[in-house]
Amino acid sequence: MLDERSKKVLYAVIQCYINTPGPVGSRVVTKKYHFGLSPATIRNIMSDLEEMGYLSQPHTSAGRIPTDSGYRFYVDSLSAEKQLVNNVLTAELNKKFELIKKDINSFLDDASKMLSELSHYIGITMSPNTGMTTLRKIELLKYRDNRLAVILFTDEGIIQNRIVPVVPDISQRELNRIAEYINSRFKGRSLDEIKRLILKEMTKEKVLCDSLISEAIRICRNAFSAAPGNIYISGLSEVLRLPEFCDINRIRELLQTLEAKHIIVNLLDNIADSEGTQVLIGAENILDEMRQFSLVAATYKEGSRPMGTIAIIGPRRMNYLETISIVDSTAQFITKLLS
Amino acid sequence: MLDERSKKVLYAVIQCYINTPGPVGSRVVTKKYHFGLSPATIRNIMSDLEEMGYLSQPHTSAGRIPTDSGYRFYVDSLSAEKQLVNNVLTAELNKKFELIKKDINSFLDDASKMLSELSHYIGITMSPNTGMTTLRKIELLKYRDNRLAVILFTDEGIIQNRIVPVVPDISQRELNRIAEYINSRFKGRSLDEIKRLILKEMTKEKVLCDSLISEAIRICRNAFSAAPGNIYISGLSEVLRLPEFCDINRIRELLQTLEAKHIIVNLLDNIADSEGTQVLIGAENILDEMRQFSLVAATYKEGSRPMGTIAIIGPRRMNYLETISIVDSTAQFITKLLS
DNA sequence: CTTTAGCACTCTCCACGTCCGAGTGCTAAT
DNA sequence: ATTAGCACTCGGACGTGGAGAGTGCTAAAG
Repeated sequence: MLDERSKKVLYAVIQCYINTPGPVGSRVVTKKYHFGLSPATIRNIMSDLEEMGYLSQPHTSAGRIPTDSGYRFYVDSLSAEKQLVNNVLTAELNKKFELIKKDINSFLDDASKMLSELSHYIGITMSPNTGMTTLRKIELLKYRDNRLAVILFTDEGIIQNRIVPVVPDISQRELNRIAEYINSRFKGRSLDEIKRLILKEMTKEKVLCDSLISEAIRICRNAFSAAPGNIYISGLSEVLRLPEFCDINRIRELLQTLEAKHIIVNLLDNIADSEGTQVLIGAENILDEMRQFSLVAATYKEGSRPMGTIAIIGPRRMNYLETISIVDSTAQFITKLLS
Repeated sequence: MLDERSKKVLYAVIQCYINTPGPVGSRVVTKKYHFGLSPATIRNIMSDLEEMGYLSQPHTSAGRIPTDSGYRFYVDSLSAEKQLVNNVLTAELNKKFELIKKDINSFLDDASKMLSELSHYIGITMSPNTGMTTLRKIELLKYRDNRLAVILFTDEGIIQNRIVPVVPDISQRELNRIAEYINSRFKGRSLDEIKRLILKEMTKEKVLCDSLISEAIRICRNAFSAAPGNIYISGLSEVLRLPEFCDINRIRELLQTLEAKHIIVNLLDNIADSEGTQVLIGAENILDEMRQFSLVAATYKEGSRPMGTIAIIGPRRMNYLETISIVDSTAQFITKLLS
């Protein structure tokens, strides 16, 4: 459908445009890439590419800029070269992350900074939604008179604590029994699952009226409400260097979106379902405010279960090859760390 | 030094400028505030005020804008009116924060959002540097074979967990003994203090060579390294509406500063020492990048010990009365919550 | 039939000049 | 001491015009 020569011209235009924004004309293409063709021929080809929807003209008698479909075509043809860059990056990542004894949250904070440093775009990392993590062990510790600290140990190495109100006269021994009960029944299940099971249990056993069990259920109900995953965003200042961010209103829109973190969390959660590294180019984004940007996202896993998502947001005129590689190998790197 | 009439003119100019940016001329002053004086007289007074350093002219034959000293004079004369606004705000705060069973971190996140919503500037909150918090109780729980979870309960209601590597063959019973030892010796002291004491202990008791104690010390050394306080920043998009943020480079500088959170942490930590609500106007800021902005900060306390800091960053042309009130009453509000 | 050279045309960007309005400072009158 | 009047200054808006980059078309060449 697209002959080899046209492809080469398309890629050339895209690469030119990525390097220096602003419409790219037929002359620069002939100068930078030696196809052995004259500007006139290139013009004809570019005209064809425009008809096919891969290029567009901001105004008559200006050069061409890639459309979203143009980028898409380019990105889809990239997978082959990707692996190559990946290997180089992975080596670099290993160097950067020598000291990782930290907990996962501050680790992800650093990771988002690293994403933005490497790419010069916006780096985003999300910690696993705790509802997905599996319980290894629960501990109940009396804290103040009417307060209980619930410590959840998960298989993923995440430790969480919640403070739960509790009847004042319960003893530590009773708490231990409750913890034991929970451990034996729910170990190895995800927190979300446990919460569901607990709710079922409630209706069943309330006839029993065992005050200890009912207190246990009450505690669990409070404790297993999943904490929303944290999200870390870095590189905002980085991205303001780019010429596409000369419009204040566009910046504000983006910032507004990024500040409403739950929106981003949702966005990335949806992506998390699909395999591999996802690329959303411009208008492919569901969010209106993101239409001017592209998003590259991947999930990191623990074993085979997806845990969290990392992503990079940049201009549509993004260095896709590099960015995809960075996201890809960082996700793989985190996955390896978690196992 | 400054007669009543001049003061009134100064305040009028400042208030005009706060409402609508752009140099304010003698005519608008006479129109909006009825001093019973003609523009010419106002001009003379404004000329005097300029000579005294309270006003300045961006260029000849333009109106006047306040200087940092002008704002300072204005702010210093404000304390009387402050209390009045405070009371109104406190009522509003109480309404907004009904459901605060959350842990302190997500609470501070919300608080920073609230600061920015109320002020339309940038809201910042810092969680207490954990080194300052006092130990109520420590629990050591074996987690994986060679991993130990240290749970620190503090008087301030903050629970922290650290994962510490440990010799594999230590039993839970031994851990309990170590915990008991730490509890008895260090309860009621701040984590920083404990860390210092531990270091001393090390040199003393290493002769003893009691393997249990030395293991305990090793654990503590790892566990009591204070986690840096978290910092929450909201309202970036809010502030971009303001006309002073039309310059991309200025935005970038600010974002860069805000992203380097440790810089802000340092800045606010310094302020935390002083009593009451602090106002830094423009060049009074130590940080170059903050010279274009003003900062209003206050500390919240637990009892009499300062715990953390909250702040608002806005343009120099800031509604100081309102902003100071917001910061002031929010700090008081948090203080009350913690007790 | 494909490629190329030549040419007229289009559109943006920038620099320059002009004009208008807002505001000042000064002086003289009240 | 205050005010009215007036000349002066400066920034911002507007329009114009030329330079530059790039296109599309046509006709010639391979």
